[in-house]
Amino acid sequence: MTERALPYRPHNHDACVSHALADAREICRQHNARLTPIRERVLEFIWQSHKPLGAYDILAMLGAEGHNAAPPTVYRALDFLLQYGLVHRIASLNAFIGCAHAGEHHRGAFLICRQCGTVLELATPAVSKAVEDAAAAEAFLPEEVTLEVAGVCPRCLGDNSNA
Amino acid sequence: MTERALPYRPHNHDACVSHALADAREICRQHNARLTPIRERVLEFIWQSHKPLGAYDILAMLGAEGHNAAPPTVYRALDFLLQYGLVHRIASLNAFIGCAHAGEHHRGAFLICRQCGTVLELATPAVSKAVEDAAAAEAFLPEEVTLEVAGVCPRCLGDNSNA
DNA sequence: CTGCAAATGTTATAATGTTGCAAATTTTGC
DNA sequence: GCAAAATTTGCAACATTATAACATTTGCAG
Repeated sequence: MTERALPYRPHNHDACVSHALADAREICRQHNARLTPIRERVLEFIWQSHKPLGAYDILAMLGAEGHNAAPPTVYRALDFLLQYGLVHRIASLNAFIGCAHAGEHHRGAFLICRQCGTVLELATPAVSKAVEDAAAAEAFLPEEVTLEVAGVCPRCLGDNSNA
Repeated sequence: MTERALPYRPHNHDACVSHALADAREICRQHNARLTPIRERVLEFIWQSHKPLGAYDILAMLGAEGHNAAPPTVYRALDFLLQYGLVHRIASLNAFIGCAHAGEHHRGAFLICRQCGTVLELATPAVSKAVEDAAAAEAFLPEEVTLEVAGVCPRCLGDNSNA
């Protein structure tokens, strides 16, 4: 799984997408899971930007290219991608974003810019540790952590010409 | 704002509710905000257990006592209660829970039991600090933090007779 | 090629949340 | 007090997000 550029900085985004797709193919191969055309296309849509995409946005994008899909098609593809850790669901936005650390067995934390919509996924051992300690202090067994920080990204803080 | 018992342990829950209501009245008084009958009733419903309540659950409860309300009534009451920090929204459940630290200016973190549904709100300086540090490391300005941990609570871990 | 399992298509519907405007109520300025 | 203004509530319609149920197609193993 290759290292990628920060979404805030200008970067060759096509490379992001192709890395993500290559990683996804590899992960699915390892698990004997089928990255079918629909699933791959949905993943590609999600990776087209660093902004999360709603299920119905994806539905519309499929529709725009002639594939007249219904909601279950999209949700099933998303379920598959979630299952193999290829995308994350952002609960506070009801939207989905490509996983920047696919296959790495991590707890994602997300920095969500309210101005430009860009989401940065962090791998945060320190935060995870703090969360686990807090849970342990209550004798609580944590299974899934939802950690989403809404705020303003450095790019929008700096210049005011937000995308 | 008075200290309260842990939801996991048996406790006089009526006391929880009356404390919460008393605190709410005081907070509203301080802010010149009107805790109208509907708002107070909604808060009371939410505090009837330590399990989060959906907006439409509240709607049904209002209906059950003869108040034939429509969704906006409930959502407006919830918006009000959220605004003054009297309830929290659990994004991963689309549900609402009474704030255990009303008026304390905190970032809530929630331990959500998948078996019994009970939610414990933590005041977690260590976790908040870790989150803020992680955001700062990316030059990100955090404004709102959603931190929800799904898992199994100590009571459900211990005995298997979950409520 | 046949039969099974997985994936997709299709229709309908459930669950959650919002908009916009009218009516009622409360507050405020006089 | 009383009228104007602001806030709150009622109400109807609608928008968005997600799932259920069942039919059909596709991929694959034997």
